[in-house]
Amino acid sequence: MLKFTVSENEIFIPTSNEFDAKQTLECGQVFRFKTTPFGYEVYTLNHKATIICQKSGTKIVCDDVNYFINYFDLLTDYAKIKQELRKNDFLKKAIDVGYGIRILRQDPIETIISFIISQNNNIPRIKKIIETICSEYGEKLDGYNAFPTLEKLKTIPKQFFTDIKCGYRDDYLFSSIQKLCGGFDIEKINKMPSNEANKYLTELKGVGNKVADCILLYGFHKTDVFPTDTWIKKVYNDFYPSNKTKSAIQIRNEFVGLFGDLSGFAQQYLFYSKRENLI
DNA sequence: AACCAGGGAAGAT
DNA sequence: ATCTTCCATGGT
Repeated sequence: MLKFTVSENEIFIPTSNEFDAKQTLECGQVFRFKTTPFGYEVYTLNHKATIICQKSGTKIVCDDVNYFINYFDLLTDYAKIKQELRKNDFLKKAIDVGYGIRILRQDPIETIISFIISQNNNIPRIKKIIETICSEYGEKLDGYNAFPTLEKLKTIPKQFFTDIKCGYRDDYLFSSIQKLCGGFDIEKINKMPSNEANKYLTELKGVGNKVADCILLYGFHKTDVFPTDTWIKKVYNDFYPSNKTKSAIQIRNEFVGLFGDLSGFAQQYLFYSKRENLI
């Protein structure tokens, strides 16, 4: 279990193989952060945290420590999860590479919007688009802008998304926001089994199987899903060389069958280590 | 079934 | 320096 200390405006995590800021922020699950000379600035909904990486440990300076204890999932026992996953031989190396990953508990609406933008897109552009949406429509706070509330998102014209270079996702965003404002019961997702929730999420335009899995894992902390993108496909083909190319959905289901409730964690270790070219 | 939609990073030449 | 590929979904 991760050890950390808390004061009024700071969480201090002594150096540990259960937490690493870089690995956690750069494993593809989150876009609203930037690097600084000392670490990172992280923005989520209407909160901001300054991450200071030191030899002795990581400082998370913020206005609401409880919010970020939850956000960084500090109360979950990752040592236990990793121990269980290590039983799979081909996960060992990936866990050695991404040992300090945590799965962030992000806001559902922010996650839905972010991952509709993320589809068929690259990270610098995704970050820029989300930033622009926040700076134009998010509440102005101390040195940054909040992610817009759903009520505020509803007022954004489709043309705005076109203008800020969302490409053909402009219509996906506009249409999904309208649906989220009426005719879509986001609360229902917590009560649904993941497969059912995945299907339900695809009723939103621009949300397919992969994006739905991302939303479930990052926005609802449903860990029995396995977002399967091009990097995961590469990992799969490395492990199981074959002349048969399997579809993303086949690979996804195979991995979920293998890792069960720990699928989401396994996906993060594999994705990160492959992206870093260390597997 | 196959292809295109808009955009820009990243790899290839 | 310029060309090509890549990316996840929905629609034709």
